[in-house]
Amino acid sequence: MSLSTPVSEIPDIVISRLPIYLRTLRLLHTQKAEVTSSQELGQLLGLSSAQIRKDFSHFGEFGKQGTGYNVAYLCTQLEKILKVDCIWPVILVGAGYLGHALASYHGFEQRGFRIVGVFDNDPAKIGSQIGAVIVEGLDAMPAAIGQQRCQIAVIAVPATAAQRVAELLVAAGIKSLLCYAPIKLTVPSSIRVEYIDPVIHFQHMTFYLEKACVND
Amino acid sequence: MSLSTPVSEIPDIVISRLPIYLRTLRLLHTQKAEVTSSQELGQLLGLSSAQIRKDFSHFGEFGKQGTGYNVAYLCTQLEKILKVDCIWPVILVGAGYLGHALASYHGFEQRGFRIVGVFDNDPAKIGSQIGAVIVEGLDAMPAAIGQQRCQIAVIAVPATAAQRVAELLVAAGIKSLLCYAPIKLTVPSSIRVEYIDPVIHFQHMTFYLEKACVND
DNA sequence: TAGATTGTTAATCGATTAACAATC
DNA sequence: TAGATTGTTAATCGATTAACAATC
Repeated sequence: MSLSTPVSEIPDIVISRLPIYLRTLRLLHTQKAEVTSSQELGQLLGLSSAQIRKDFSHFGEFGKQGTGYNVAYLCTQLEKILKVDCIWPVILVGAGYLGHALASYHGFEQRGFRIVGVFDNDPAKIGSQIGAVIVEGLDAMPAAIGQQRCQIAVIAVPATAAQRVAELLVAAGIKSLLCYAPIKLTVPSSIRVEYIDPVIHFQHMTFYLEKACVND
Repeated sequence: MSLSTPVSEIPDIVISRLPIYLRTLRLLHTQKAEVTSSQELGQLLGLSSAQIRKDFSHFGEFGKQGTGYNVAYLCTQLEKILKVDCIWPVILVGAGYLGHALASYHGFEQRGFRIVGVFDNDPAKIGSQIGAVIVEGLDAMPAAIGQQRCQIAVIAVPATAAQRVAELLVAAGIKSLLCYAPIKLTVPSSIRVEYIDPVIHFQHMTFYLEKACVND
C-alpha cells in the first residue's frame, strides 16, 4: 500500500478558468484597484460569485471575510499556481504570415512567455529576422529545444505539414503543443495539445445567426 | 397561454462539438471514406461513441444500424445544421501582422467564410492590398457592413482599441464577434462574442508542466 | 441468419449554485 | 456593532456513459 495520498485532482475546467481570472486581475491592478470581490470579478467575467470562490478554494484561502481579495496578492498567487511567475521559452514552427504575427507580438513576455526560436523549411525564409529571432531550418530545431530546455511549441504550418512537425517536436522533447493547423494531432498521451482554429468559432456562431449568406 | 412549444434547447456544448465533427468528416471524405461509425469518429477525436451518437440525436437520425454513417451525407447534414452550406461574409478590423495573416489565409472559403473587408485607422495601411481586399479606414466600415449584410466581424486590433472597435461594430449591425485582443468585451447580451488568446492556452499548459523557466 | 451499429433510456458522474456560519 | 464577504456544505442541475432493444 502506497503511503502517498492521491493527488487532490483539481478539475481541468477549473484550471482553464485561472488564466482568465489572472488576466482580469492584472487589468484591475493596472487600474489601481487594491481590492476586489468574488462578486465584482463575477460581474466582469460573466460568472457567478459562488463559482469564483469555489474555484479559488481548490488552492487555498486568498480573501478576507467582509473585505474581499487583495488584487496584487491574488495575482501573485495565481501566477504561482499557474507557474507563470517567470518566463517560459517557446519554440515556433512556421514562418508564414501567422508565424510572423506570433513572433512579432509584444504581449507574450509580460504574461510569462518568450518566443526563443522560429523554424521553417522554406529556404526563402531561413536567415530572415522576425521579431527578435532569426528563422532557422527545421534541422536546427532539436538542438535549440535541448539548449533552451524548451517544453512548449507552437505549430503554425499548413495542415498538411502539421502532423509531421508535431512528431519532430515530440521527438525533440517538447511536452505541450499549441496547434494552429485545423487538424487533430496524434501524439503520445503524455503530450498536451491545445488548438486554435478560428473557423471552429465562426461555425459555432453561424448556428445562432439568421441565415443570410451568399450561395456557393 | 402560448400555443408555441418551448424551443427544444440544444445544449451549447453540443453545438460547440459540431464544427469538430464536420472537420473530421471532411477529412474522412477527402480520404475517400464512404462510411464511418460513432466508434471510428470517437477514436479519431478522443470522444466516446455514445457521446457522438447522443450529440447527433439532437438533430435527427443520420445513421443506419449495423452500417454506421454515410460520410458525405453526414457532412451535408452538419453543414445545414451549422448553416455553413454557403459562404458568410466576414469583416476584419485591424491590418497589423495578425490581420494580414487572417486576410491572407486561404482556408476560410472552403469552410464557409470569406473576408470581404479589412479596416484600420493607420493611414500607412489604408489603401494597401492584403489578401483579396484593399484596407479601408474605419469610417468606411458601417457602410460596408450594411452593403454586404455582414453579421460576423473579427477584431484584430491592440487591446487598448478593442472595446471601442467592438462598439462601432455593434452599432453598425454586427451580431457575432471573434476577438483576438486579450480582454473581455462588454457588448449587449444579444451579441455573441468568442475569444482567441494564445496566452490563455500557454498558461493552461504550464499548470501541468514541470517548472523550468527563466527568472525575470 | 449472424454480426454490427444505431438511437435512446436510465444510471452515473461531475459541475454549478444557493445558502449560511464564520469572521473581518 | 452592523454590514459585507469569504470559504464551504449540501442541493441542484446538467452532461456523460453504459446498456440494450431495434434493425440494417
